[in-house]
Amino acid sequence: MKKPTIKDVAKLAEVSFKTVSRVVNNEESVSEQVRARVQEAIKKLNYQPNHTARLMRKAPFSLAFVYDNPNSHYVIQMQNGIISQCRAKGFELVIHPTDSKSEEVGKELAAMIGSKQIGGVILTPPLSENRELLTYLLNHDAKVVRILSGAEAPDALAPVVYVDDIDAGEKMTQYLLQQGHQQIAFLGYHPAHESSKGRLRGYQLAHDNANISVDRNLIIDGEFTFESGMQMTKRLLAQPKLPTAIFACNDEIAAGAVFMCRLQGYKIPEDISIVGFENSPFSLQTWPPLTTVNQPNVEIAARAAAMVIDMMQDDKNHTVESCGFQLDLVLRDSVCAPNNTPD
Amino acid sequence: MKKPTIKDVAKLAEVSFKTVSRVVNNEESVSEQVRARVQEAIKKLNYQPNHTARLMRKAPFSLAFVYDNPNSHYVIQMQNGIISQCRAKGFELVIHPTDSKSEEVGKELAAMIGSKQIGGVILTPPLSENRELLTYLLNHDAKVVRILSGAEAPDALAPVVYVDDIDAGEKMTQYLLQQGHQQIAFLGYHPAHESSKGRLRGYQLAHDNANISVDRNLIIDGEFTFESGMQMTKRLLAQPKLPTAIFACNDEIAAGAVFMCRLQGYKIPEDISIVGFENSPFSLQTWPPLTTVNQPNVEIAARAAAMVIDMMQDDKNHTVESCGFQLDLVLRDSVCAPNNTPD
DNA sequence: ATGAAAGCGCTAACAA
DNA sequence: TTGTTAGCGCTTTCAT
Repeated sequence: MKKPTIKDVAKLAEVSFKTVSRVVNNEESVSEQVRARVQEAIKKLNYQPNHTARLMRKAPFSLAFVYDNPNSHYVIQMQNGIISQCRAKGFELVIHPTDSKSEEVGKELAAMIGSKQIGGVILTPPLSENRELLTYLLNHDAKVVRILSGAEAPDALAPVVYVDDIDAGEKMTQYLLQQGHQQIAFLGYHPAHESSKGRLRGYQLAHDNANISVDRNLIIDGEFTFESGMQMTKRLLAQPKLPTAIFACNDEIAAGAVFMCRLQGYKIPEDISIVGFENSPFSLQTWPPLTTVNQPNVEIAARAAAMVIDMMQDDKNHTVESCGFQLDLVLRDSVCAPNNTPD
Repeated sequence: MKKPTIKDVAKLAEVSFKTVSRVVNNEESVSEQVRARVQEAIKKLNYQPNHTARLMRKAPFSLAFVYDNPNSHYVIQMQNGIISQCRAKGFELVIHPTDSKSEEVGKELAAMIGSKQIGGVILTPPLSENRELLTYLLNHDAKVVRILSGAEAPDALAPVVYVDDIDAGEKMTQYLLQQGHQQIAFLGYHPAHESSKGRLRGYQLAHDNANISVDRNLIIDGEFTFESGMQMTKRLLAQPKLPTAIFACNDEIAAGAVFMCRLQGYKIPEDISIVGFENSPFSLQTWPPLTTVNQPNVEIAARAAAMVIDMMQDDKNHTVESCGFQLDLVLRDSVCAPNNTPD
């Protein structure tokens, strides 16, 4: 048997199909009697409005999550945050992993938005850092919300959800300093990774505030991976001056650092304190569990989703405000006061 | 300026809009001349067919990936596999995480399929194991492909992609046996986890084939997590008879096992060999890197996606064949021959 | 409060 | 090879 349409319902309820439409859309102007009758018919036929047909007349009902990030956990958390909003508001989520380095990203996204009637787009780093891409999308009438690392929105072109890595980096470093550490290594700086820049910036600020100079040799460049964490740590430990603490740019690096330190016979945290960043599962899959920074990705994504949906529903370009997230420390067992007297 | 429609193109190219439709759909019956003219107009206006309007007349163009699995890496890999097929064939992917234990899953999914005009559904465990859910969806005219653990398709209700955990478990155990291990612990059996059953089954088979009896105390129940891996190993090591090898049901458990063993002073693999399952990033984020079983999730998912798409495109219920995957061992450094003479 | 008519952008069926 | 006419299932006028 065929899927029932609005007309089948109308026939059964003995009203015009327009009235059924009104009931479905919760419009005021229907008498309680008729409404009840129609709803009964709907239930009886198990009628479900055809989403597609609706789309043709109304605003789009889906938004896209565009990303280029190898971190599964991050992507999943984002997805979940966005979906929570979509579900609540009846939207559909289309996911669109892409290659941020391709010349064609803009075209590709514009095509997707255009042909698939996608109402809004959420961009995460590094795509969200691409100014050119943004203006391109904006010129193609896309509603865009960016998730970005920073202490504030970089521009007013489109709303952004910014995550304050600087402040978080500062807080974490301050915490380490307060514990008595003076030789704090920084692992995982990467010029192409905005958030690593922010975290390093905070690291510097904390040192400045405490009037402690930073030893450049303690800042090691690398990737956001366990592997890289191990290697950076190896390099670090080979240097003459050992750090008493390590600030890793994310939990994977930190896990690698823990590993390498233990491999070389150092006790964590007695010999070296280690902290991560992100509060990902990795921070708990090592011993001792890592002190880290909580990055509420689900919330952040939900916020961004709520914003795009807002923009989509509002016809007028009633501007949606950018908003920011401050991050909190999660204190666990990978930090203690330094044992060694500084040499 | 408004989005151009098929009519705008028609006007510009000075043909009927039906002709434009023909060109867009690559139909034969259009002269080269006209076709060229139309294509030019399309380019000029940057016309993009309205996906929504098309959907109303043609078959649905999206499929849903339905899952209930906390393993980010697994989900992402699945997603990527499915997307690769979607992209290639112009389909849209809607992701739908859900609660497999809810009474309403069936209804929820049926509603999604019905109202959102979704053409096909890919189900992963444990949802794919729910026979009731399957028949419910089938009764609601959904095209379904299941991904399942097993040596063959359990039924012919709908095609399945089965992953042979039994065979893989057997191969891995056989490998351990060949290395000289006789006391092999099995970590992470869970009655609700079909694949753990299969792996244990393979473990048994290998022992049977080698005429070695399994010590029941070496089989420890638990979850597929690092945490649980640590705890199971703790329990295991507290027993009088120590194993010379550990077969962990997945890489996270194995990583936890490695950790706990080292914590208690055992060397890996010299004192205890440890193997995992899945070839996830976890298998490389431990030292030594884990010998494991490669589970080609991306491929598996792509296969499933290709199958649903096939079913969606074929009007006739030309039956799509189920298909299976055999898994291969990945030999790394967490295994060696046992040092200790058996006591 | 209800309904009839028009039409969203497209494709299918049927001409010409 | 091309164009015309319906009509998908719904919402939006505009009547009544």
